[in-house]
Amino acid sequence: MGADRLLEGGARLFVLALARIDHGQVVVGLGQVWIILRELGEGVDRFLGVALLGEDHALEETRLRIVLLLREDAVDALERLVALPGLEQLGRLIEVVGARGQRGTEHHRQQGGQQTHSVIFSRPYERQHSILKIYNSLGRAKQDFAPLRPGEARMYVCGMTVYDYCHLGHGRVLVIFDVVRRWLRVSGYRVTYVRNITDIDDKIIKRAAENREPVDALTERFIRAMDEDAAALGVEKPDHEPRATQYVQPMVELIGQLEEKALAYQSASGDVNYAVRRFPGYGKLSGKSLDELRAGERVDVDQSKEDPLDFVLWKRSKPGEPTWKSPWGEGRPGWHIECSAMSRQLLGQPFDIHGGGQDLQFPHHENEIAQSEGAAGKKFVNYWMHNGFVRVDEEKMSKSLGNFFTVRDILKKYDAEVVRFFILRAHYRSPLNYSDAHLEDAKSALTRLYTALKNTNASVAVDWNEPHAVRFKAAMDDDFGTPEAVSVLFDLATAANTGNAAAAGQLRALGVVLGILQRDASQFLQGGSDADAWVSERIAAREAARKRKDFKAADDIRQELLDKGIILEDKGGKTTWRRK
RNA sequence: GGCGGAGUGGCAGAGUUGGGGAGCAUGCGAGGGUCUGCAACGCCCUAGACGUUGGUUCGAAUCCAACCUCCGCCUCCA
Repeated sequence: MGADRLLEGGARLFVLALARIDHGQVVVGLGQVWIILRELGEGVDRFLGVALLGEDHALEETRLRIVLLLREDAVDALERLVALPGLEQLGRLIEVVGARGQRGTEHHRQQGGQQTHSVIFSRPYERQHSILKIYNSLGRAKQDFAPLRPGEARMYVCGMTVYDYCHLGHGRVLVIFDVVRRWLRVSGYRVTYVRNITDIDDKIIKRAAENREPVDALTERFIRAMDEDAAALGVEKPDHEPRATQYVQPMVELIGQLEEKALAYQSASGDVNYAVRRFPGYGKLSGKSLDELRAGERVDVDQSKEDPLDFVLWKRSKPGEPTWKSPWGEGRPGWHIECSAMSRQLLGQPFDIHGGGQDLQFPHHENEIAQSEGAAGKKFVNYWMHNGFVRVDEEKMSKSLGNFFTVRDILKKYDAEVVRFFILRAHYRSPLNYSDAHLEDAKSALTRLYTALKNTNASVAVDWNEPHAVRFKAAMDDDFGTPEAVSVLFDLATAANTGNAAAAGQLRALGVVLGILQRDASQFLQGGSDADAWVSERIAAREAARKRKDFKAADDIRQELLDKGIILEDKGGKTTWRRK
C-alpha cells in the first residue's frame, strides 16, 4: 500500500497533522499543508494523504488527518514554520510521530487500523446535516427543497395514457416517483401524491375503434393492467389517481378563465386554442424561445391557428367520438389541460413538485405552465423533475419506434423486484439501457443482498445515526441518488456477513425506503418454486448418502438438482437451497 | 437548423455544480487465496478507467479551450 511505497523511497519520518472540519468548514486544510510543502521543499519526501478520523456521530468536530513524510533535517524547519503567525492553529495540531526506518512500523500498523473507517475526504461528512436537494429542470440546477407549506410536500406526476400495456419506460416513472414519495415521507413530510390517468385522447379513440370496443371498456382494461404492473413493481398507490374524464368540468372552467384573460380563442375550425404569443413566459421550462421553435416544418399546421405553436384546449368532436358539453360546443378536452385542471383541484396552486418523463418537458409541461400560470396569474410549480429514458440498443424505448418491452413481458422472465432494483441502480435522470445481460447482472447483485439477509426476518426501524444510514441519507438527499444509496446497501451486506449483528437489520430497514428487500430471503432465493417437497426429499436422500460417506451418490444428487437450476449450500451442518 | 444532455475499468454505474491532491466507489464478471468430503455462499487479496488534443496548476476524471462521437427534444410519447 501507500506506506510501503513510501518507506521504500528512503524516507525517515512521519509527521501527522490533524485538522478539523467544523460544521463542514475546513479549519485547517490542504491549503496550509501546501504552504508546508512549498516551504520545506525537498525536505518533504512525500505527501501521503488525507484521512478522516473518528466516528464521531455528532460530527461537530470531524477530525482530518494529513500525513506527510519528512526527511529528518526538515523537522526543525517545520517547527519554525508553524510558529509563524497564521499557522499557529496548524502548529498546535501538528504531531511528529517519530522516525522509523523500516516496514511494519508502529505507524504502518496505525495505517492499517484506519481501514475500518470509511474515508472519503470531506465530501460525505459535509453532507451530514444534509437537506434534500432536487435538480430542478426549471433553472437546470440542484436546489434545496423548501416546501410551500411546512412539513408538507405536494407532488403531481404525469401518468399513463391508457390504450396499451405499460412498457419499461412507464415502469421506470412509476418506480422512480414511488421512491421520491417514499423519501419525502422518510424525510418527515406529509406527502400528497397525485398521478393522473389520461383516459380520453386521440390514440385511445383510435385504438378503441380498431378493436371495435367502447372507449371506456378499453381504458378500464388497461387501467387494471397498469395497476397490476405497478403493484408487481412494488409501487404504492398514489393518494389520488384522477382520470381526465372525471374532471372535464374543471377543465371547461379553466379554459373559460383563459378565454376571459384573452389567452384562448376559438378558431375558425371550432377548436379552442391557447395563444402562446400572449403568454410572456412561454418556453422557460424547456429553454426554448418561440422564434426558435419553428413549428410547422415537420407537421401540418392548422391554418386557423394564430401561431403554429398554439395548442388545443378544447377539441371539436367528430361524429361518434365521446363528447362533453361546453360553451364552445360539443367536444373534448385537449391533452394538456387535464393536468392543469386536476392538479389545481387536488393540490392547489402553486404546489411543490411536478414530475414526468423527459419527453414531456416540451411541449406538455411547458403548456401546463402556460395554462395554469396564465389562468391564475401565479406560479404553478416550484420543482420540476424529469426522468431519463429507458433505451434499447442506445435508442429511446418508445411506442412509435416499436422497440418497447412491456412490463408484463419482462416479468415473465425476471422477478419484479429484480426489475425494480435494476431501475434504481441508475440515477433517475440518466438513461437506462435495457438488456437481458443487465437484468441478469441486477439479479446476481440482488441475490447478494438477500443472501446477507438469510437469517434475519425481523424488521426493525432505521437507526439514522448509524454511519451507513448517514451515508444513505446523504445519497438520497442529493437529488435522490439511488445508485449511491444502493452501494451503501452492499456495504451493509458486507458488514452483516462479517459479524456486524445490527447490519442486516439496517439493510432491511433501509430497503423499505427503496421498496426492496422486504421479502423473506429464502422466498426470494428459492423464487416461485412449486417443487419444494421434491427438493426436500432429494436433500434428505443426499444427506443420508453423505452420512454413510457415499459421496458419489451425494454428488449425483447435487448434480441432479443443479440440472434443474437448484444450487445446494451446506453450512453449519444444514443444507439450504436456492435457484440459480 | 435551434435547444439540451452525455462520453469513466470486460460490463453496469456513482463521483464532476460546492474545497483540485486519496486509502478512490459500488455491483456483476475475471484471476488468486481461504472455507468445504466435493461444491456453493461468505470472507481476504489482485487487476483495470476517466472520448481526443491542447491550456491553467506543484497537482486535473473534476477548471478552461478546441475538436470528435453518441443520445434526446423541437411531432403522439414516461
